[in-house]
Amino acid sequence: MPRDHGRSPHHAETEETRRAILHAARDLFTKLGYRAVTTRMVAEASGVKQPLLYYHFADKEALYLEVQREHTAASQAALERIAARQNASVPERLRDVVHYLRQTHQQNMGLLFHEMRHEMSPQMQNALRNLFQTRIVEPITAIFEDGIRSGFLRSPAAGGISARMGTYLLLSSSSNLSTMASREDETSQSSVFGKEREAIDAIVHTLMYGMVDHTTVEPEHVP
Amino acid sequence: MPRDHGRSPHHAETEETRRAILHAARDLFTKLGYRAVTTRMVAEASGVKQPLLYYHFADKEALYLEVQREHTAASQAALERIAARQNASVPERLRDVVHYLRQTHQQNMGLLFHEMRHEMSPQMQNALRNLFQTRIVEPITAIFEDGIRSGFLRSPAAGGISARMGTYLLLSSSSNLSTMASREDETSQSSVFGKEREAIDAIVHTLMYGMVDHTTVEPEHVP
DNA sequence: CCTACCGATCGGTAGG
DNA sequence: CCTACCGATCGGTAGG
Repeated sequence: MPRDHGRSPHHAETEETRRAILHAARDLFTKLGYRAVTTRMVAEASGVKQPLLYYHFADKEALYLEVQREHTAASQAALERIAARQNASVPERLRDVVHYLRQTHQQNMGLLFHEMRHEMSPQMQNALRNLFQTRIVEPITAIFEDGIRSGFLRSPAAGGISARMGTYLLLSSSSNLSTMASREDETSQSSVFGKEREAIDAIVHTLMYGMVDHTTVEPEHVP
Repeated sequence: MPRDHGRSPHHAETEETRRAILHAARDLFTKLGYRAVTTRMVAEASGVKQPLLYYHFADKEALYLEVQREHTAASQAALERIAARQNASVPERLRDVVHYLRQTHQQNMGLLFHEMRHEMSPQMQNALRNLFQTRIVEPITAIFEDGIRSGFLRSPAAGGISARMGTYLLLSSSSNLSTMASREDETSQSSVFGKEREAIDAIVHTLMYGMVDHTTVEPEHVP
């Protein structure tokens, strides 16, 4: 029986196993990153023997790519729905974007980029870059572009930053959010969930309005 | 001859070798992270055989800790000097902070935190957390506190964010800067150096004044 | 400061 | 879908 790497699921059981592997792999990869996850960890978490992974997927990179394909496809659908809500304000949509990404175990951006550059084959790098760019970055960038077009956000020509840079600032800030939130107050009694919502609101609000107190000093418009 | 792990350098040559190992290790760790650097890579880059590392350092973690001790000590000195420049404005000092961290191969924050949580022993985690907190975070936080005290920045009580959260936003934003800057314009003719300065200015400016266009719409003070 | 080497673990394959 | 196993590489040690 030749290896078809899951392209033609003849048995429903075979496809079920493939789904189990993908599900376990997704949880592990998003929590631990690419390098730290071993094929044996994925096998154990999905209840199969390790060599079976190579019946369903060509190698570890192919498994990772398939995980990312499914993950980013779901994210794209959700992010485009949020971006299209023209009745909601720009900050409201951005807050929902961050909240969605957090809910769905968004990956550590710094770790993701590092591994793309240092642990993956060139083809893999390109494939992942494209997925991330078209399915995550672009839907979010559309929200910032809305804001610039409507005059709510400063245009780059008027000393503002580009919609894409806004997206990267939002993603960078929110990707280390759990680290920040856990340090934010050591004497917390409130739930982690509540703290996280507050932190998301604070990040979006800061990105929109900045930290400067306009009630005391007039903003110095440094270009 | 007992292993003293470099605590009592009897020969000048021995100490020189130790310095070479630390220098090579620092370059590799900051570029590739803890896990991806092998003891054999450090040995080759410093011109010694791999087992010699274990004469100067107890193990890989001890070597990493010593690298971080020296690295953060130098950073602390520089950051405190910048923070103390009361004649410079808050945004000017923050810009110099980011510029300094970039110059001295600042590490990828997302990668650093991930490895602290998942690749290090508990003792190591605590040691690194303390170094990072007291030598990097606190000097930068002092600048934000200056800004809040002087009324330039909104206080947390007035709907602003804490000085520490400002620090984490600054560090998160600047730590993925090279990734952002490289995507920012694909048709660039200008030098990478110039692009990076512009990106740093844009990050600090956004953190201070936000992306909202105050000349068109009055800022909606959402708490 | 080196040669020689260890046990563990990795991604992946053979063969059924 | 499994058992059995591979070559490579890892952090670390023995012994001089």
